[in-house]
Amino acid sequence: MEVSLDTIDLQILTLIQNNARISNADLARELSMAPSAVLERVKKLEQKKVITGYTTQINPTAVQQKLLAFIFIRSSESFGCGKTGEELAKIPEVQEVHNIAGEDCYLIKVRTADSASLMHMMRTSLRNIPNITSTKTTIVLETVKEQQQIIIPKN
Amino acid sequence: MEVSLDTIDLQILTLIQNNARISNADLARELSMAPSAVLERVKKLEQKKVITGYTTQINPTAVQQKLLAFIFIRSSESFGCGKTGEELAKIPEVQEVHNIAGEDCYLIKVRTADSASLMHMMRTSLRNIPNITSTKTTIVLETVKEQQQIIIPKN
DNA sequence: GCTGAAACGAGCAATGT
DNA sequence: ACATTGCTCGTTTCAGC
Repeated sequence: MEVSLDTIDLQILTLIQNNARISNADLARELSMAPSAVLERVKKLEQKKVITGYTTQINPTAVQQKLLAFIFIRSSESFGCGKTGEELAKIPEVQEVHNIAGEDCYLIKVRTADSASLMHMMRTSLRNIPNITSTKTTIVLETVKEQQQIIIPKN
Repeated sequence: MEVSLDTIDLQILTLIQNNARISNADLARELSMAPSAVLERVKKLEQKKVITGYTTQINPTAVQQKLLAFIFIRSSESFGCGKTGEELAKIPEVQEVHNIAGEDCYLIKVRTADSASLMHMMRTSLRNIPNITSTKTTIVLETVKEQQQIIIPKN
């Protein structure tokens, strides 16, 4: 779907991206517009799927999710068939599934409580997915930065 | 900092994680509590840094950020010195910086408009960081899943 | 730490330009 | 596509338990 965003839309996205709980009234004040006009734009951005959701960032260690890992996965599935990727996406511990260029087929990002639960996930969820020929796991020792904010152009 | 979360806190986190814009009144209804009590808990979760922010998920292609890449970076810095990681974290296109186990030192996640702007970032921002000895770039062809939601325990 | 009340402000839809 | 209006409902503070 084609979307065209003007300067005001981009300003809204910039503000709302860094604080999803900003009130519509505050948004309107920042933009010097009537609240109703801003609300209309936000609703349209949601409809156009420019805004895909509002998420609360939670400290993983506070909820016992202390291990982060990236796993490269090779699959013997025919090129273009995304069946393996879809199966990987169903696993709750898997936050991201990317189809990548190069020898490996998929790169996934996984968050679990500890290394034991990572092993458990690999032995159960991954084992049941056909066509997976090999995996290469990279354990994260420390995360220096982790934000999902995107660079939004000025206009 | 040590934190202890009870069942109600975990319920709040589960609800608010998937919809950061949920009203305090709706939260209270779901939990069968008074709005003021829920507000008090949310404020404390923010203070305790269990909640670290509220983010709006934006479709990257709508704002011309069509390229996603992961880059493995080797550094000659002495072990435990995080200077390189801090420098990488300053680059706006870099969404994530992880210190990883194994031969490579860092894994970063980068989002740019296209391959040309990725090359430009590498030639400018990366070049200026001392101690980087090599980089290995993995281009994402297609993203099947990308969520930051964490698994929150039941109690 | 939760409830209930009360003041204040925001949400949201209708209407007009 | 934006501004104004007005009713409704949510937010937030405070007293009391």
